[in-house]
Amino acid sequence: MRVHPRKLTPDDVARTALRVLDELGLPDLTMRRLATELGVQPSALYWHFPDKQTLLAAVADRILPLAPAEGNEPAAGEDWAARLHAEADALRAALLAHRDSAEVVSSTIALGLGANPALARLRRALADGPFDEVTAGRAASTMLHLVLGQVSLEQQRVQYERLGVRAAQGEQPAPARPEGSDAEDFRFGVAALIAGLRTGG
Amino acid sequence: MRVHPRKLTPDDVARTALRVLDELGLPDLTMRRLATELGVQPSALYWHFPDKQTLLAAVADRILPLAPAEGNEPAAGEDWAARLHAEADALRAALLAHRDSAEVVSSTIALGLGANPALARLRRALADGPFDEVTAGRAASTMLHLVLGQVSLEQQRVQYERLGVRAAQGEQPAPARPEGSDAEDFRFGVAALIAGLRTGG
DNA sequence: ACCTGAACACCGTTCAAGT
DNA sequence: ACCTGAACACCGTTCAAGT
Repeated sequence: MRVHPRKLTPDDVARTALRVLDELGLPDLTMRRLATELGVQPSALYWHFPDKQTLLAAVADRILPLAPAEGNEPAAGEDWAARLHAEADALRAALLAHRDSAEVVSSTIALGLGANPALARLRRALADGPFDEVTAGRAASTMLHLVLGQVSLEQQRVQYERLGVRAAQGEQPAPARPEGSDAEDFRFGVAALIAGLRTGG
Repeated sequence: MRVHPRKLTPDDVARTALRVLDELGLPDLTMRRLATELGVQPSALYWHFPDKQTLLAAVADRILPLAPAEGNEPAAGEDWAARLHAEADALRAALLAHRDSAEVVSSTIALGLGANPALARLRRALADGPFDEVTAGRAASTMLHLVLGQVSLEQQRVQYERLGVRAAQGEQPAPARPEGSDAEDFRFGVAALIAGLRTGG
């Protein structure tokens, strides 16, 4: 709810959408809610974006910027495997910074919208390796699926715990996963794929 | 639209839902549409299922049965790597048999619903390998993400082409992917992951 | 037990009209 | 150019009431 709504830019809309996403989650990120938050009528949003999916693609591009996250840049001079691992870690970190981000990014990719900077960065890391273009593309795509799937599960668990124990009847309260398991699961998958790429390269 | 709607079972509902999914796609699989198809009021569905997500979980369990698909059973006596590859192929085949299936299964998994028989089958294949339980679980989960991500992309392309070229302005008409590329992409990712698991085991 | 009828509380999107 | 006002065509879900 802006107090003095001077003028709206697409950037304002996307930025506020990302804030609403963090505060309320994807199911409550509706065009009407977003409009209210911007102090504007829902129909006003359609002057800046053709539809909701395109708006979500802009949000996805904010979640995964083209440049690596601060402190997560892969050091130059490292080999492709180390760089690829660093990029995967950076991707996970960028996703974990926002609620329901994996779902937003996945659906954007599934619809073929957005710049898909994640794929571009993974491919850049692979460019140093002994792969032809087709293979590098396949490897990047495989890694992206792995990252999105893993983070998606991770974020689902958070949301699950947010709903409370809700142990109705004989339902077990929680899988009781030890601290850091998600990070270890992630590391395992990434390492396995990279090891496989190494043998195939 | 049933003509003689004797009595409705949850099975009838799920089966019809799967048919509607194939014919109209996930966006048009609404409770109202499904009710119409069954010759019943929308509210009637809520006697058989508590909500739409649970119904979709039942649909997901129909798409991925607990037993391997006919002709895709991994031969006994093969090593774990061959079995795992066979299970991955069977999973892909089962998914490709129904429209928007990857999205249905993914969302069901993301919500922690359904029996998730896919994961169980992948774990069974890994049971023959040199992995402890935790590692086998991680490997299965990684493979599942890979399969779902790849098939999701594949199904998106089909739907894309279904919408026609729609080359408005300077949009490229189609990525012009050669026949069988999707299968090769899939094979590459699966083989790479298995190779990595082999080195790590 | 199984389903109808009718409502509740929403959605995304369009479009003439205002400024 | 940018936004309002009002509508259109839907959703999922609930719940009293019927049989």
